[in-house]
Amino acid sequence: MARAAANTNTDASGRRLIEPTAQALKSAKTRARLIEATIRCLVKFGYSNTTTPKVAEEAGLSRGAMLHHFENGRQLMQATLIELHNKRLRAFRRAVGSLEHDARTLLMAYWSQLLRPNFIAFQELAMAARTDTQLSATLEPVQREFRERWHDLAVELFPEWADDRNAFEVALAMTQNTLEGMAINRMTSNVTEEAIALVLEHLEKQILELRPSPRGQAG
Amino acid sequence: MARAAANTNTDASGRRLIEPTAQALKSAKTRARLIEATIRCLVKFGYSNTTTPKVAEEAGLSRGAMLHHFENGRQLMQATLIELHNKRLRAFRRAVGSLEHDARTLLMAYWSQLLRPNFIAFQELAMAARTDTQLSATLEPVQREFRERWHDLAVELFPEWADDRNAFEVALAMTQNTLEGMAINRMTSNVTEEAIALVLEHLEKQILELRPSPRGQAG
DNA sequence: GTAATTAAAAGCAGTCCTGCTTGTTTTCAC
DNA sequence: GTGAAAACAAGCAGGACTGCTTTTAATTAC
Repeated sequence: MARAAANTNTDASGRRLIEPTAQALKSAKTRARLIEATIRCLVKFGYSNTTTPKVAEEAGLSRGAMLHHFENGRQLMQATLIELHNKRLRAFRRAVGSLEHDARTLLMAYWSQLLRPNFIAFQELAMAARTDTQLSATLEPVQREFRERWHDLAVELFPEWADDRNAFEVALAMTQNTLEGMAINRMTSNVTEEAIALVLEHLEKQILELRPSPRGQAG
Repeated sequence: MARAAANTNTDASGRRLIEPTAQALKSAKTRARLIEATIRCLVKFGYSNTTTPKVAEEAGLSRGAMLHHFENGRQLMQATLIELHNKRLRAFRRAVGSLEHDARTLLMAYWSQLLRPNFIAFQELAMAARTDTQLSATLEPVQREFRERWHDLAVELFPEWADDRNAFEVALAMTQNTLEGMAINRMTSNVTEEAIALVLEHLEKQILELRPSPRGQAG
């Protein structure tokens, strides 16, 4: 399945040692198209109504082509989960790397990620994983890695916080749980933008208060 | 469907004016059994794997009996959603009515509700409602009413807060979003009990700080 | 150029779910 | 007690999804 997209033959002639092979490129592209189609289906129809024929149609491919790339629906979902995870990590790095390193910016960077369709798709899969051993086995390391990266990122941005470990952990946990809870509530019920703004504002204030000594970059 | 469980005949003899009719009682009992079975299925299998045959089996009834009480699977889910809502309201009243009226108690009362299986079932339905117009139409007034009751309850317990409307709204929104977010994270990923305790503790502190003048019952 | 490998399409069988319809038992009204 | 209605049981047809197998087309290697 995780086939290396390269041609490792003919090391004697040395002409095409690691050749991406037009076919391998095409294959990877089709794979990506299927995963993107799965994400769109998860957002549009929800997990329970996302079926392999729908995904194939959304991708503009035959069901046979799909089964060529993913042996079954489960593998497609697992690959989609991994891809969503990677997207999330990339988006984070991108958002944080190019901005001011204050609490407000980090908070808004996190929040803006939760407004994207990708988060909806991720949440659909996360909920499904609760009662699906296979999906759960894929989700678990993903969640763990994200938590670690999120932790590392915060340490990187606010190194002076490493001292007060307790306050640091509280700030991280509060932020993650509150923002994600609000994002989920927002997509399952009607939450006013006003209420969201109030919570974001208050959350920022709390983070600032939890910081040991805001020297220099207090929002 | 919502048949009145009473016999309003024979007002002359006056013997059985409002008789619950053994059949009506039996019917209501079977209905309740089906709804309870649905909740258990939602917890065990998740929404996408909860099917009408499974519910019927879980309830120990034939599929025909089930279709006699609920014309189709959708009606069963809608009725289950309403019932979960009522359970939640009842549990709240019960928990709050008999306890101390301080921030910690209210917080823990809310949190303990989120640990129950009923919340899992509710969340499964709420997620499904995102892409299901029918379920969404049922969920919307339910969410609205809960928000109102939760608001009223808080006003009742902390009347002095009615003055500082802004702080009040922030405290309510923070509490609801953080607790529910943590509950969902807890069921879809591995959240340590330690992290939960930290957040609960901090949340309580914040609520106390948001109160205008904590006269008497500061935790 | 030819054989082999891979991508993609399409058809097929099996399974399960849904909603309906028919049949049986119990309960209620007179 | 008798007829009507409700509760319950069970079978049936249609549809959809899943996974597999067979075919066709394209690409690569020799």
